Amino acid sequence: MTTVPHTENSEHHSTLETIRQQRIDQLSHWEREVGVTPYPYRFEKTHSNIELQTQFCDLADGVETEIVVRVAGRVMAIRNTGMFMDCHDPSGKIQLFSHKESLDEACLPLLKLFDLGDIVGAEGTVRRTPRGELSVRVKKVELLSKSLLPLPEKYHGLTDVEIRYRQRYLDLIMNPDTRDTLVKRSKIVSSVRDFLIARDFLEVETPILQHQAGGASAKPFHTHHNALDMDMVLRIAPELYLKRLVVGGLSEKVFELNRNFRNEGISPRHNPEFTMMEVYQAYADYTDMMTLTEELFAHVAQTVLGTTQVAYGDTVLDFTPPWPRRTMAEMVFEATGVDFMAITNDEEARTQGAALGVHVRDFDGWGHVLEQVFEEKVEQTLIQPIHITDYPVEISPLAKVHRSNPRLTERFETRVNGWEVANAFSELNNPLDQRQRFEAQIAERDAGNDEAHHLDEDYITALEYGLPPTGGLGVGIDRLVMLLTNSTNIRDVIAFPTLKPR
RNA sequence: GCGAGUUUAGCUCAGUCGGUAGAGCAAUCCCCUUUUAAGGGAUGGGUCCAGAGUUCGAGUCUCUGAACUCGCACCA
Repeated sequence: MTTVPHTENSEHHSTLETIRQQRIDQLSHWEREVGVTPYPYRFEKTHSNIELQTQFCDLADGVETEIVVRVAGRVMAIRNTGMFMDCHDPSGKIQLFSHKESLDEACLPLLKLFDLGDIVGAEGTVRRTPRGELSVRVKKVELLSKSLLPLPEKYHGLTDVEIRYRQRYLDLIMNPDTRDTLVKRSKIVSSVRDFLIARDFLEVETPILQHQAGGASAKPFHTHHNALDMDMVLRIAPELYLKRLVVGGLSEKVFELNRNFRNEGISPRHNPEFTMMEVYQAYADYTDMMTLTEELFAHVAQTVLGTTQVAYGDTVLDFTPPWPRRTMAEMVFEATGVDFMAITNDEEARTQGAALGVHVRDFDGWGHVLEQVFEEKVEQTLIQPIHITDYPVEISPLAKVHRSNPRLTERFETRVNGWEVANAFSELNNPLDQRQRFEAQIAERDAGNDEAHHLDEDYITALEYGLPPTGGLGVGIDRLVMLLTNSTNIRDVIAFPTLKPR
């Protein structure tokens, strides 16, 4: 839609192409008649726009200073044939006031040549207009980069969501909210990292290209290494590699901010590549991970937003620790009246699940049914932060059996706004048990569950050398950013979300 | 993958019953030197998402396809 068409043989130029050609033709004018290049190399900038606005916030209306500054940015509005230009940089706006009596004569012809979208640099003195607009009284102005293509309309801006995603640079130029969200994302990631490093966690990197996808239940993307003539997959989780590092004693506390790839559906809450943060802490269990989760979220919200009471849609999410901790079975019992802990065989579980109107597959055992009932009957009601604990063994092949009930594991998922935002366990470190769990996964795969885990022999070998008791936690960073930026679509928190080609 | 919706100028959007394609902003030219969605005047700009069909005639009706949006399914 916004692709620039070729010019040859087109008698009827589109508006876009006409404008582009006019501006290309104009480039030689800049060099011939104005004597400047439209794409110079450097500009010495003394202030960002926010620095000027802050430094001169007390300057009274109508006051002229003698203070010389040099500013630069994109022209977003032109009034009175260039006498007034709004110059935007990432920090904000400053008005350039180029009066013919104070502008260098050599610069005067430039005013008629500037277009909306051009990047300009200006030198002049700071003043505030009688109507209160902080401005630079321009003495010299120069073109720093010529914009050949017209910007979207100034008042309504760019609202077409498809163009906003496909041409994010245009979205960023036109929509301050987009910039705010992505800047907040960066600050959130930084504060996650700062929080963990301050607690002596070591940041590490593990393979994205793997031979076998492990650490989660998901379909991977497949790729191929040419020189080795070897099929590979992109990771669906870094979990098994991070625990190998704990086995090796690289550190008792490790974390990775990791991009994962899952070959599944796209939705407002799912992007095929997404960012997670996983941490592992030796000698800790899942209760320690609950506390860590609460402290992490509270720290991030406080750092980025200045509060742990976060407005999201029509509600306020309260991240102030501590958060409720409830078992999955008791939440299901409260919602449905069915006590799954009293159900002792798979067939009865399937019968009860079906009776509740829940989708049940033939190979689903007690644990799968309990989880399914939870997801269909309970999950969407959990708005405020809550830890759902004690997941069934059969759906938690990497989590340690619960110390007080062999059907359950020491695992929790944190729910906020109905979404899973964290998943954590007391990590299974018994290699004999781990082998049996993998074998149960293989049986599930044979029974038709194509997202069951594979057996990873080297991972079991690592466990056989001894993994200390360890707590592990994964946090969905994209969803965390959504919650803290009041975003309803994951694409709004990812600069370049996955799209089909046009 | 399924269902519903959207797609018209660079952008934001109108387009009635099937009868010559519209506005604002942006662009070009002119006027205007204290504006801030600057203002006034004039001008240019269209593969109506693509393809097929019905019709004397299709932006409009039918079918097929595409991209996007929302929902469902899928989703440790």
